[in-house]
Amino acid sequence: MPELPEVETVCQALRPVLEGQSFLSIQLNRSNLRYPFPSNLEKELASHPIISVRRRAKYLLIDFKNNLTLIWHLGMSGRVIIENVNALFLKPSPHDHVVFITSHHYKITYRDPRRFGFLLLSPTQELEDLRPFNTLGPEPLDNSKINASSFHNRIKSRSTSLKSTLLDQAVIAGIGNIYASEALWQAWLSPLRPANTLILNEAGILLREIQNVLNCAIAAGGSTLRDHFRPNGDRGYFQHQFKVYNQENKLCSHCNFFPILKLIQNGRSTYYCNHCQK
DNA sequence: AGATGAGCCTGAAGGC
DNA sequence: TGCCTTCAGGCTCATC
Repeated sequence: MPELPEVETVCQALRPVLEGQSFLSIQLNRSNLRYPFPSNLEKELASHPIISVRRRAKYLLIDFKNNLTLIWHLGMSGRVIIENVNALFLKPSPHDHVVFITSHHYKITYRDPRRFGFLLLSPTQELEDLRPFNTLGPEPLDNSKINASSFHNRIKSRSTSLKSTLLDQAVIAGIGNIYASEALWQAWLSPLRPANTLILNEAGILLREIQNVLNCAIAAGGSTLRDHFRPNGDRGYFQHQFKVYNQENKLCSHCNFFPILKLIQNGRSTYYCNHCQK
């Protein structure tokens, strides 16, 4: 499910709930998700104050005062639910794999039907040396980490398609299948075009449109196709603003003449307008 | 270097 | 209604 905007939405909801607090208990309802859960998770983290909740690419990072960081990836179908223990509103599910209870009586549930997500633990200082963090590209929304020129430099040696390039987390971090198609449409660039054919100006336009589409999606609480819900139970609503994703055969809303096409690149669906995107 | 396919899983949707 | 197939927001590994 979650690309950068959805993870950011979850991060922004968790931050005020968790920062300055601690976990009273961490209940694991199975032994693993994609990977086995860290051993002694509760022992390592319970009662230790949480310093910060942040996001890197599609990863949630929770830093504890004892110099450990909980790495939390939501996989394809992961969902975080925040409830006050005195006002529970969602029915429990067989896919509620982890339940955190905080020191001020909040219940944080991690629900993930497909179980592609995972929790890992790392010393905070060593995080940057750990895969995949040691190979991740820059954050697209951090202007101190990326600009038109540096983005152009990162893609100008790539002979593969623009769509594949945007999905490569080592080139730029956090973009997934939805927002790659949407950003390329907004920039009038074909997903099939080799990345190394972009001139500086075009790379700048693409970066600007990546930032626009991600910022709009964050403001809308992300996109809810089926699995993504905000931690308070609301849906995101950016899916109503999709210009190409899931819009196969509808008329392109720019030229209003040619239909949106769908093709498979690297095993993933790509949507685009063959007339407007060059 | 890049493309492709498989694998990790469940569940929704569509075809018959 | 029910069975079957296909597909889905991510990531990693093996192979060509």
